Amino acid sequence: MTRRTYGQYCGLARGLDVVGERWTLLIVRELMAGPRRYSDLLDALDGIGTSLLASRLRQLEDAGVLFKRRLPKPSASLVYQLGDAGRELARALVPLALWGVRYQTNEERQPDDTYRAEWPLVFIAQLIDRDKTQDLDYRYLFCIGDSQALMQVRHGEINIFEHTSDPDDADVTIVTNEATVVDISAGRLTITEAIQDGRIALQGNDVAAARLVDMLPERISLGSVVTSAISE
Amino acid sequence: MTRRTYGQYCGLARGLDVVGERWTLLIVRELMAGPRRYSDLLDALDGIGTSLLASRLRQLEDAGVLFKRRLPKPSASLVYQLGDAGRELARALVPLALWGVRYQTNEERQPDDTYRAEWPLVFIAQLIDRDKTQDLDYRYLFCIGDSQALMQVRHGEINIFEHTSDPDDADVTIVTNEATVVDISAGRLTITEAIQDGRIALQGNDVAAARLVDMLPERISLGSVVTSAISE
DNA sequence: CCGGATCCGTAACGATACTG
DNA sequence: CAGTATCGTTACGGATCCGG
Repeated sequence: MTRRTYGQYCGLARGLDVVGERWTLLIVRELMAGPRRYSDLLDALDGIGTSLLASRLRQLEDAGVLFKRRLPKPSASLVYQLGDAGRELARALVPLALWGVRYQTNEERQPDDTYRAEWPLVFIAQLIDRDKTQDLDYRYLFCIGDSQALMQVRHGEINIFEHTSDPDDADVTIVTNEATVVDISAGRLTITEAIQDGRIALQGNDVAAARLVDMLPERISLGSVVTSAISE
Repeated sequence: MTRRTYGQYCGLARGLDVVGERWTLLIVRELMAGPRRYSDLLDALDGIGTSLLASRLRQLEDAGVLFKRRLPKPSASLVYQLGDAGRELARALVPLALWGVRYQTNEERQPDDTYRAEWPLVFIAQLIDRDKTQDLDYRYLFCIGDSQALMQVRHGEINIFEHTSDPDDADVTIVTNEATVVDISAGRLTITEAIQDGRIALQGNDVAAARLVDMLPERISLGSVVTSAISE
């Protein structure tokens, strides 16, 4: 009857009571890209049951992680959006996602694994220096293997869209592949190196492209993201 | 029969495939304090089934998060210990644990919730500046409410023990309560303020006590732990 | 006593069907 | 589009048992 909890007065245990069940953190990951509808989530999270998604969304709303909102007039659709607690959780998830990158080797990649360019992008977007994006308004189209996603950087706000409808009004197109993104996320490769090696190709507005490289950290790694690193 | 995975080529999803199941991260938390025996874990993780613990330990060993080791002669007991991947995971868990602290309010604390001084200490220990502990060899006894734990800081290595057997050979005794630790972990209170307000009492070697305050961050908060904070 | 394995009832999840 | 209802399957929890 009652929800299963660990019954421990501990920050980690309490956090896991809230977001530790199956699918919950992946729902949060989806919302890190921006507000999403119920059917968007159902589509992105292949294998989740529709009733389980509804149940998880209710739990997350009760916990104050997200809230439900109706979009302004023309669309008027119902979307789920991260609140303050949800955005803080998003930041806390970056180290965990970077840790998990170690298990993203090509060998253990199953042939039927799904891939979306939005997935690495939402974590990389968390690493963008917001101070450098206050005066910007650019749209970056990322083509990672077969998947595309559009990252819109506007006045310090970042949204990521699945690239479907809109025409090619992106300022810069970034063409690369999954393995390169994994190598960069694992800290084995810098963005500059990847560009020099031709593993990333940039096309379009040169100024916008330069700003993109500038707003991202030179090298990504767990050690650089979480402070107070253990020396040894 | 095959293990349930998300089937997504994403760092977070892959990470959760490895450590996302029930109890797994709490096992890792226990090992953050130092090597532990099977029965120690069973005792600390109230409610876990004995077969589930064995299964989780096998999964974590297969994933390279921990390894099994037999202690040197006199004791000769079998212990589980974090490996490199496990220690990196430990660092990645700190932000998540600090996020979860927001749900540690006194109102929602159930009367039968268990508490162990080791739980907050393992995360706080991760925030200790290792550069400042290289030349140290001190033992700190933390009394948090009814629970005690001993933190041994030796040449940059930190181990945390349940305070049971050994006599009071601690260099410093720190007396405080659960609420104070939560307030500090949530960033609502600095350690200095807590000492001044009498919410933390320090007894023993004054030099060792001063070094303890010095090796800890002045204020703890998610924002200070994860870099590239979103400004707004 | 330590480190599990086995068994079984219950809770959680997954897939499909159905509804306002 | 945004869910609820139902039902078979898997995972978990508690107890018992077993070998070193």
